[in-house]
Amino acid sequence: MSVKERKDRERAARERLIVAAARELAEQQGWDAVTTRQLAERIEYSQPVLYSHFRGKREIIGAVALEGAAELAAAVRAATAGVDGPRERVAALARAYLDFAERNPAVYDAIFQLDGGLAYAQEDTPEPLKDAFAALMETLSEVAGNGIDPGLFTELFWASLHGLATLTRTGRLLDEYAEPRVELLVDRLAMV
Amino acid sequence: MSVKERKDRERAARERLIVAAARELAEQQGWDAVTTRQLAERIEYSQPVLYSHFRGKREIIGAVALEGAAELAAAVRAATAGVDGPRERVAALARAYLDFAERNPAVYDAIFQLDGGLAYAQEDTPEPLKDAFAALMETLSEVAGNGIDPGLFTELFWASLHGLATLTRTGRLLDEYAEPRVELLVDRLAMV
DNA sequence: TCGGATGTCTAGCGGTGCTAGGATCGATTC
DNA sequence: GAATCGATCCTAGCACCGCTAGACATCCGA
Repeated sequence: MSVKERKDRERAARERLIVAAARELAEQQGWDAVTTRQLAERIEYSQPVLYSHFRGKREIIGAVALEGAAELAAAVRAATAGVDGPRERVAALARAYLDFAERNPAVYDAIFQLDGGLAYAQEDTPEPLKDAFAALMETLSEVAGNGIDPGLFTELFWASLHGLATLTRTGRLLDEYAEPRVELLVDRLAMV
Repeated sequence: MSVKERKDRERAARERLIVAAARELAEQQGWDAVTTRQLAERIEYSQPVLYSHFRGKREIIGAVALEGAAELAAAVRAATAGVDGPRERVAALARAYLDFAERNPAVYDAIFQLDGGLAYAQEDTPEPLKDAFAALMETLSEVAGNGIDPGLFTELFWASLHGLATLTRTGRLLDEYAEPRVELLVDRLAMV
């Protein structure tokens, strides 16, 4: 059985290699440049190999999305962990979220813009996605306010962050307002 | 010169036909289905004709976006026109905006998600885009609050609406929270 | 050592956005 | 009214895309 185990290990390693290559290529040249041919060349295999790991390009995007969601959750938790006071925690969360989106635009797109064939807001939603939402809710439910469902509040706050992230990155908002926008968002939405 | 004028008229009519066909096809089957071949068949011309009107597919998307932005501005103004009280006006604006996004998903994407080769938040931003932002600001600047730049406030409110619109449509938010989300957004952001 | 399964590659399908070059049509001129 | 000439449009094709069938090699277990 040791042979099979070794092969499984090698397969898993190659799968990680594919996801890493897709992510790197997407961040470097955008998702349009992530073609099966480019990807195959980067991992030094032929294109059909990709299809022995994933059903198609969509699933590769989905894999990058799951990896990214886990990182986003970790980033949010790390940013809010040592912060005193609910208001400051929320502000730290907002900055960490927007910072992640800015530093990893392609990954952010994979999670929230592109079709990775993943289910959202359902029972069969993959764990990393649920956990990323949970990471937001941990800090945000403190400031939802009286009688407001924490899930509802988190959805709204998240949507605002998402709007800021996407509109900022596509150049649809003024750069100089970036920081005041976050301040205003936190001041108005969070009940401290 | 009458001949030239007639030809110009015919050209303009055909250009409108192309934009209308692109929009209709996008709403019916999504932007992926809007290929130059499909488009050419719908307008009953060959593909190269498209390129005598637009530099490429991107510019066709841009044309749909401009048309849509004008409609969005009109929809927002119409929805807020006869409403009494700033709070109710803002709520009407929010609902009108989200309603437009839901009813015209492909057009909304053309304006705010896809690359139509348009400039945003700059001097050379096309008039319809500036005007759509102006339409939002007309109602929103009333409730920006003391000492808050109306432009800044409008950007934030708009970003929140945009986040709600996009996340809702891609199934990333719970449907049953749709109305309370709007209520909460207006209650928290608008200073009445 | 050999048979067979497993894995990988080459080649190719139908599609995409876009363009070069020739044919055709129609307005203008004699 | 006929000829010319320019504008207009189409056919055909480029390089690329995601994806797959089938040949081939390679390595494992008997």
